Amino acid sequence: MAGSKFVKKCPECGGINLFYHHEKGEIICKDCGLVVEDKMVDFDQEWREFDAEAAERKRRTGAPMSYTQFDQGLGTDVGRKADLYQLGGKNKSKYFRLRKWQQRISTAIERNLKLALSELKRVSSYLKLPGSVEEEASRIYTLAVQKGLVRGRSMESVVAGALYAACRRHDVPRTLDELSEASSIEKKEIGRTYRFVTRELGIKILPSNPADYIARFSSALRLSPETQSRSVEIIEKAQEVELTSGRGPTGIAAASLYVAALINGEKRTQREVADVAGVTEVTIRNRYKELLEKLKLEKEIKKVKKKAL
DNA sequence: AAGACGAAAGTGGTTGA
DNA sequence: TCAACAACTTTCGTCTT
Repeated sequence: MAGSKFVKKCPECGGINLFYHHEKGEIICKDCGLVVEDKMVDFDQEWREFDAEAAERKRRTGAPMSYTQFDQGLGTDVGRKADLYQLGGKNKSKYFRLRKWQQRISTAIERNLKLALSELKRVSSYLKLPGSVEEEASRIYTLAVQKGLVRGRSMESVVAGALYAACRRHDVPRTLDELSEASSIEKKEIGRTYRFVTRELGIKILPSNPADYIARFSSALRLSPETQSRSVEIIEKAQEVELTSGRGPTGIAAASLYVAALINGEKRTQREVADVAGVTEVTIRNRYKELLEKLKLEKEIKKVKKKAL
């Protein structure tokens, strides 16, 4: 049954010039070069589970073994050619049998997972993410594959989404911009898949705390530890006055860092802070204005100004 | 001349009828 | 499903240092 059905259109470019590559076991679109689908992975079901009945059916059936077996990307390979020299005739045929098996089992899913996890590793090390986050992200990605959530979107974007989610869960947030730069996937796309994947997998993620960004931003701006802790204080105060809910955490982090730097006489321009935080000057100004109004920081700033004279 | 400020119009996502 | 809405951005002109 697997492979009995071919997709008719390339989901990427809509082209119909699809052909089946036997050795690779992949369907490839001649128009855009996209690997469209593997013959072993044919759900003729919508990837979204709109309807609960369909979802039930799918779940009861359970995922094929091959989905779960290869999760860590560490599956053992039956040896390569070099090993052959040491094998006698009997063993040789055994070797070929095993290899054939392996090739059967090695659907593109496994290949995909291996590829995906190595991509994940690459991005994660580029961003210097801790191992725990990387692991979490791998887990999320694997789950996503098992649920068939990758269908219709690129592997890379799902990897990026999984990483973003993992970062959030471990309170080491990276901005979408950073993820975007590391993975060369558009910000929008990452956000989309991130939302989709977390929703489908029922992963709950708390809104990230602006204070979690401070350390990174402040070191990027070469600000003193005093300024850093001052800005965390400001954020805490702001949270008490409910200035933070509904606002983008990066904007708040940026503004508080800007104010803190101002007060501690380490002034940075709005542009500098804005660039580091990945927001615009306008956003900083808005948050900044609110901070001054609600937290009566004017005095402190005036003090600094007097000193400067 | 550079930085800060703010108004106005546009974007993408959420929410509620 | 669609329109209103909030947050944020882009762009641009003006004021301040």
